[in-house]
Amino acid sequence: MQQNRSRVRQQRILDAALRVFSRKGFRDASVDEIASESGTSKGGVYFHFPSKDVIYLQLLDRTVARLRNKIEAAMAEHDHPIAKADAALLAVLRTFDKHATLARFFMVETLGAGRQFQSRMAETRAEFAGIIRQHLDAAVDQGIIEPLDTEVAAQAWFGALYEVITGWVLVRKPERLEETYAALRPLLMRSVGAEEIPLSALMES
Amino acid sequence: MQQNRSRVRQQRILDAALRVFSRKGFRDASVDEIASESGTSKGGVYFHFPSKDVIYLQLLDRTVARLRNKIEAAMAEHDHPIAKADAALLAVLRTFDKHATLARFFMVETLGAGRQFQSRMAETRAEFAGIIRQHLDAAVDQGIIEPLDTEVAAQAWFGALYEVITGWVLVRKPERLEETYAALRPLLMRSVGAEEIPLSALMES
Amino acid sequence: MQQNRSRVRQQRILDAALRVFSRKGFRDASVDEIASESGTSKGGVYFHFPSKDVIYLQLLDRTVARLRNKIEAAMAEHDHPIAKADAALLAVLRTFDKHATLARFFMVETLGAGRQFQSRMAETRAEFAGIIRQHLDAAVDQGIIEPLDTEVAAQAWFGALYEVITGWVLVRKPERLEETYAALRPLLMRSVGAEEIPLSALMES
Amino acid sequence: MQQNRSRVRQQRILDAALRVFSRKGFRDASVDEIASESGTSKGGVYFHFPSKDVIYLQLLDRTVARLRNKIEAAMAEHDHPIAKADAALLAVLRTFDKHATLARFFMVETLGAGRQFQSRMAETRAEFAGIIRQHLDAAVDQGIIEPLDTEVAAQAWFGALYEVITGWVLVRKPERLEETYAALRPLLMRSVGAEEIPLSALMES
DNA sequence: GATGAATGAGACTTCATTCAT
DNA sequence: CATGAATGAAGTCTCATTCAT
Repeated sequence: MQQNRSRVRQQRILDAALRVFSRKGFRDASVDEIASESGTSKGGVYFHFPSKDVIYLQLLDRTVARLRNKIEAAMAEHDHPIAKADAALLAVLRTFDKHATLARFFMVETLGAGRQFQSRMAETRAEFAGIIRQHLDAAVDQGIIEPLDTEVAAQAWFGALYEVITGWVLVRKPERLEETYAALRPLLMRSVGAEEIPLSALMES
Repeated sequence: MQQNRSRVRQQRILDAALRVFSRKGFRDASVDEIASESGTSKGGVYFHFPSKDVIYLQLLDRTVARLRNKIEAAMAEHDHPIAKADAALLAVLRTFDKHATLARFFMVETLGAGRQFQSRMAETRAEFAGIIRQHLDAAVDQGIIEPLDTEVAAQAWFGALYEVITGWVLVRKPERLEETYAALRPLLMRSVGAEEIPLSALMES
Repeated sequence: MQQNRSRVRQQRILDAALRVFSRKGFRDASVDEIASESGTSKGGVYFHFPSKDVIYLQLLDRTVARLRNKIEAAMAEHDHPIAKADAALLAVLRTFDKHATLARFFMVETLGAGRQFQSRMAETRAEFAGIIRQHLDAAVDQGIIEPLDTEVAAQAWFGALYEVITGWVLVRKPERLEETYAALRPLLMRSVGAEEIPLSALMES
Repeated sequence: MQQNRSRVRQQRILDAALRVFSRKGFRDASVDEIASESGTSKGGVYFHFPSKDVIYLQLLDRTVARLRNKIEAAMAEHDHPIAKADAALLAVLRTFDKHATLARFFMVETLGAGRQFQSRMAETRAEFAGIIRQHLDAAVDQGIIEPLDTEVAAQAWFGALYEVITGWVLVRKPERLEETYAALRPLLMRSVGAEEIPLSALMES
């Protein structure tokens, strides 16, 4: 029970930290602000977390995990690689659509947050690119697309998506991020030579 | 003479600032460090620039201008839109290859540098995406590629390139950025349905 | 308890600040000095006060309040306007006699402390002059003195007193400020045409 | 000739300094601002004056000398002590009326300008009070007023005048400082027991 | 003589972190 | 467990003064 209460507190702090980091960026966010936004005191924050850096890191982990879960859950509902890709793309767009705070935190603030997070961020990028690559490889193995440098392709896909989302965060156009799907999908598909697959074929999977 | 001396000093400070910002990021870079790295005193820096922000902004401007010049010079040597795209891509890769410092500054540090630079950064992204888009539009007009949402396509191209470069900055793999060209080129071309143009045809332009 | 501790600290800081400001003047007093003189750290000072300006302002307020209290307490013991004036004059002289630091702070340093305090200082002067005027008006109403421009008279009284005190602060002559009373009293009284009231008459009130 | 040109430059700098000090106070006025306001460069200022303090001091001297001259010239036109006092009072009011900048500099900024000017300021006050006292003594000698503590009286006169002028500088009421004369004069006169002298008698002197 | 670049000490302020209560 | 007071290092910026040109 005690442990439970403690975990709730931690969650509250992390939630508050996400908002504050998203609003101000890592350096300009103060622990004081996180404390008051989470309804605790500065001492309280330091009771649950050893440092501001660790809060940021845990937030990053949590964000990545959630995102990965969303993506994997979405992909699990399909068998065909292309359908999986489609589902993942939509899942990502919808998640950020719903959680603009998360988008800003993850897309805009993290890269420049400080040297101490950069290797972690590189890992994260590699992880997501790795997921993409893995499925591109599968598609190649299954003969669905022609062989290609899946490493660079995965990076490019990730980058294209990243940029579209970042642009949306910064400029807030179009109103809903999901609206970019219609243009993004064929672009990505064609880029790996998978444009000819009809949607109908995917629906059956 | 005075003016010249002053301009030389300013350049020296900007050069030093680029290195320091690239090493530490905006927030973690101290004016003291910029001063000593440029062989001046803190007061000297503030004699030439009114604030740290302004140094950063001028550096951003200078970087963007240089990059745009490189790109435009490279494109000017070709007529065919695809050849132009090719040349621009190579120019970008080679520039960052030679100036890893510039790459880190521009790719990694700027986005999260602080709220005060975000609108400028959004403009910058829009500017580069705009250049790409303009040429994609031309290609569509000339019947070289099928009509498509060039806005999103341009964003995606920019993002793909951005990500590949960022990955290289963070992980330093492959050793030379230019090596990614071989995989990146067909990917981008195919994404807009321009894969069938043979290189030989372009060489003649 | 916490609140109490905090208040004690604030008092200590204000007391130290009074001494430092009195010694050095606003601009030449450093927060560092205030901190060490109050047995705290610089951060401690800034925990309790948001800025050096605010410390100064609070000190000004506190000083004005104390002075006004002394004056009003002294006047409350008498009914006759002239006796009130007498009592107030003595109260002021004695207060500054006991607290030369206060005198220096209030008389010498504040006027030129900076543009940001000037309107407040003007209010303060107006406030004290207002008290004097109010009682001069009462004296006129009661037929004790002939009608006159009480606004200018009040200002002149305040100025005369101010100058005598300032001179004492700067030159420390005579040794005790109260010694000026004997000369000041008839001067002020005569200036408003009240010289003929014998002290014996006042003592009875 | 050369010397002349130099003196003109010095005057220009002093004039500019007066304006700047009057606007900003001693500490907030920068040598740069004085330089640009006087149409010179910082180096130029330092060629003519060894330090900012010295500029201030010379300005103080110049101001005091001018004021004293005005006063003495005004008094020289009369023989009767009371008439002299009258003339001096008017001269002071009119001078500051015409030169509000001078008034602000002399009345408001100097006292708190810094420890380094305080002894000089004390001398200055003593000097003016001394002039007043000297004439009060003469008036006593000539049997025009009853004996009294002329030292305190002179201080009080000076203070009363100082305060009225300061109030005018800070609040700018009444519009013209000279308007305070009508109320100030009888007040001062009565304070030393000289109220019964009719103006007509003075006019003849 | 004059200019403006350069210096460097020092100011205020912020804030992550620690700790007594 | 929680609070809020306290610390102290670090940061940006100012400016009187000096000095090379």
